Amino acid sequence: MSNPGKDQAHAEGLRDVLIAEAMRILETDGLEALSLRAVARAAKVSHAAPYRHFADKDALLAAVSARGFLALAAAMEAAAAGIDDPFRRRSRIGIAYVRYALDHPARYRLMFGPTIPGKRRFPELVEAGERSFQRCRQMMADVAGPAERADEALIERRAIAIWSLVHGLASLLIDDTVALPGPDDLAIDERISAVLKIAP
Amino acid sequence: MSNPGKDQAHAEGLRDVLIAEAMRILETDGLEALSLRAVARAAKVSHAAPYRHFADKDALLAAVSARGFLALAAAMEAAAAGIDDPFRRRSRIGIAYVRYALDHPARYRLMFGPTIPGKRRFPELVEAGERSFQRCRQMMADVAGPAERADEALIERRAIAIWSLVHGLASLLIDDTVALPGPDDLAIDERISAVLKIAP
DNA sequence: ACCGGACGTTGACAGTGTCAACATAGCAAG
DNA sequence: CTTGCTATGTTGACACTGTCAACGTCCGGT
Repeated sequence: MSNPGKDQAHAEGLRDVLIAEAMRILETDGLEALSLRAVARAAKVSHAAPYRHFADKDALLAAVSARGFLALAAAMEAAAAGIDDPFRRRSRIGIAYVRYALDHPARYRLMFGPTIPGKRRFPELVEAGERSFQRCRQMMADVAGPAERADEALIERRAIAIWSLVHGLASLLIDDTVALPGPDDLAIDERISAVLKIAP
Repeated sequence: MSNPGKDQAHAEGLRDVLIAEAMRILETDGLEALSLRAVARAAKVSHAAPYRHFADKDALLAAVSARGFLALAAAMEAAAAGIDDPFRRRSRIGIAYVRYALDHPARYRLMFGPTIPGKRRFPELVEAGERSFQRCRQMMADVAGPAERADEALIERRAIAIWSLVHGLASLLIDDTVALPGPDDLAIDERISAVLKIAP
């Protein structure tokens, strides 16, 4: 020991440092700036050091993506907290979802885009994604009538539909394919809501 | 002339050959195999030849993407042809849209994904995308009542909503984030329809 | 005391996007 | 016909990337 110059890298587990630096680069400079070597430089280790902790570049990206899904689930949960009416809750969650994408566009693109091929290979990522989707299913079950609630296939289809809607909107917005309509002085949440509430 | 060995490159305008080869590579080997040099090799020209016709790799990709949008608009148009009932037409168009994505996943990913940054820089691409969206607006105007039809903002929001739904579903499906529910022996179109018709 | 394994570094390799310098062919002007 | 310009294509280089093999180094268990 007695080596204080070893940076935080060795102190706090290089693996977590790499993930953290990758997320920082993602927020600051976007997806195209996120190279393995850039991450290594940011963590002040050599360019091949990440290979002791990740098999692949894809493995690192998958870890980042998984954290993104956990944060997304948390944001949805936070938006739902304290709201009793299930319809209001659904609305809040949808808005929070789109806002999350708008607030972290590069991260969201990584999570859903084609950057990581064969996402299925990474169990951590699959599980984190499943958690978000589970919250979505729950939300749709809550707004369903007591009779419908038993029909699992119906709830599943509705969950997919609402997720498609919300993900599609987020995706079109951050990839600059459409612009959010409505007067600029209106709060973003209101404008998101105006689009979402059309398909109930 | 009298030089028959010059391949089709010089004969039919290298620019179009490059775009065609790029689309072929995209269909066959996917997005990650689509490099500028691979396209040049496929067209049997040197690795820097594309720069006489495209400023950038992004410019080539934008041209490919634009063709993709035109083909998408054509597919939607074909699906609508001969259907008189506007609701049935909307349903057919939605199914055709998702099918297009499933049939050409790599192309679709390029069109909507983050691969081309700042799509707004390419007017050809913007215009081609706008044409697809225009068809979508038309479709929503057709199913609207006569009173609603005048409310442009309403139609716009509805068009965005339906596009979000359909694009979100397509996107989730081809990026392997969700699986299309329903029995396997049911035709794909039916299963797509079952999800889409939930949000009318 | 020794040794094995976990961790990190160095150096290399092929592949990529991009640019500058060079070649060439075809056409316009004199 | 000669001259020269422009459009197009080629060659060679540069920096950068993901990846791997070979090499250190240091710590914990036998």
